[in-house]
Amino acid sequence: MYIYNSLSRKKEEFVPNVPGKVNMYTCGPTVYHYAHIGNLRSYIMEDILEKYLRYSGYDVKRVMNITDVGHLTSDADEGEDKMLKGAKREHKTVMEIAKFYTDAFFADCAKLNIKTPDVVAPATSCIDSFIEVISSLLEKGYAYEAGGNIYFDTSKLKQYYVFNDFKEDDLAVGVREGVEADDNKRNKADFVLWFTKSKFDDQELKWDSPWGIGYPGWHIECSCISMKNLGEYLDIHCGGIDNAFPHHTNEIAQSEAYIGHKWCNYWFHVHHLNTNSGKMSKSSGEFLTVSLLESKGYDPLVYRMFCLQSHYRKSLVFSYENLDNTVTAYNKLVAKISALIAQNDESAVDTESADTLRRGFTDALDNDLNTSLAITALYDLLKAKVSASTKLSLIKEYDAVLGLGLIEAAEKQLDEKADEAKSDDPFITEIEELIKKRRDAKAAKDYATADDIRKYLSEKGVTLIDTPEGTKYKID
RNA sequence: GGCGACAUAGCCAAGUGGUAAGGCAGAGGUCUGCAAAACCUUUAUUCCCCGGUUCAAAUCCGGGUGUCGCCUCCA
Repeated sequence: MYIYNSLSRKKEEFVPNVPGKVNMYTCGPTVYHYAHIGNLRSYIMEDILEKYLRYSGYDVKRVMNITDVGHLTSDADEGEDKMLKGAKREHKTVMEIAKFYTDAFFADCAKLNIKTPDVVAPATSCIDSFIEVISSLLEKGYAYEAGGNIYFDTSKLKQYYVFNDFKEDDLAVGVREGVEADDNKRNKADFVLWFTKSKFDDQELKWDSPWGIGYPGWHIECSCISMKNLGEYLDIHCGGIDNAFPHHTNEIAQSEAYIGHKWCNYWFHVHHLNTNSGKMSKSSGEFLTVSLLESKGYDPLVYRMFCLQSHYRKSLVFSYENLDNTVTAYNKLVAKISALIAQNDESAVDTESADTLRRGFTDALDNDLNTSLAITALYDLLKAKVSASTKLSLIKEYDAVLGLGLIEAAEKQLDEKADEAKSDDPFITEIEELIKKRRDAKAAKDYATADDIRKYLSEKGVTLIDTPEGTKYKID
């Protein structure tokens, strides 16, 4: 398998540290609000990566952190802590808020068929290990104390800027509104490992440390949680592209300074979901969540398919028009699969043809996780001249990676039809009687009555479908 | 200002040197009393622009233009 590595800016053949095993780390959510569908795009694509690695036979261990230490200010909520602001907004304690949104995050993931990582670690559960790593960095001379805070000294590294060819002088400090230069720093790029003094006085979550009561910097949690659970050699680190600098750059700096050798071999960055006006964010524009999509009648798995139709290293523009496009495509796929299941083909799977067809799917994903082509492979499979049993067997296989719930949706569709047929619901009885009446009217060439019946049912959301085996109907 | 990614039909999108996949929408057809559904056919002389390399370029090189992202706490 080839994947694009942000470290080398090239597609590289994936070779894990230990043959057959993959250690994978993902930057998890900050739990002060619902995740928006842009956040979830990253998790969907990372989920595909994980599932494809497993499909390819790797033993994967994946770890994710939960950022529940509340010291993040957002662009819009200047000078006030995001978690605190959330707590005030909802009259809850900070930890209640964190718990609530952590649960909400995994509920959204479940709806999108995103597997929960093997280890999920809240930052607040790992304070001891943060302190241990920071102490070691101080001992080794990679960190210094200034103004009550502990900073990482980026000038001590041979190469600090790993993802970009930044020059320190070019960094524009305070580009973002509400961010001011910190005079305690020796170098522009230095970052805080531990705060005891900050502009946020009403910080609720604080811990004792050798440097005073305070709280950890933003970057240390990912390094520590990863190393604690996955050791000193990491295969793949995932995250959104916006985190490449400074977050991931700083993770590498502190982790490698601490362990004294290369830490992670492959960096997998997912590009953004944009709206017509640019990057989707929590503070501007319509706040698009899974629940919002559901309330508008969209199946979350349609959004998953929407993401899969594009490549993870391309920015993707969200619009309802494009999502509607995917709704149609998804429904057609499911209808085709229902038809396959309805054939009840119990013949043996044609393994030779299956091997050939499967190659189209694996070639696509082996090439830097080309999900768009993988979907095409699914269409090719449906069109292929092989038995229904062969098709269904492969669809099941593909969907273990794609996670579109295709078989389940198709079976559900068939079950619903069967239930309707058996139902003694008066509405169903009425429909069936009208269909009989219409059939008689058609036989008598009384098309006016036949069309009136169809129109009447159509207004009630029932679509009639004439087939050689008789008239069927669909309720919206 | 610096750094990076991307630019392919009405829309989404594949393609990484050999003559433009696939999906949605549209058009035509088969079927049908008419529809719907399904199925079949069809839709880019051309890949942001200008040069260059090559027998051959959407693909490689140089120069523009545009969009998006990052530059200390947004995935």
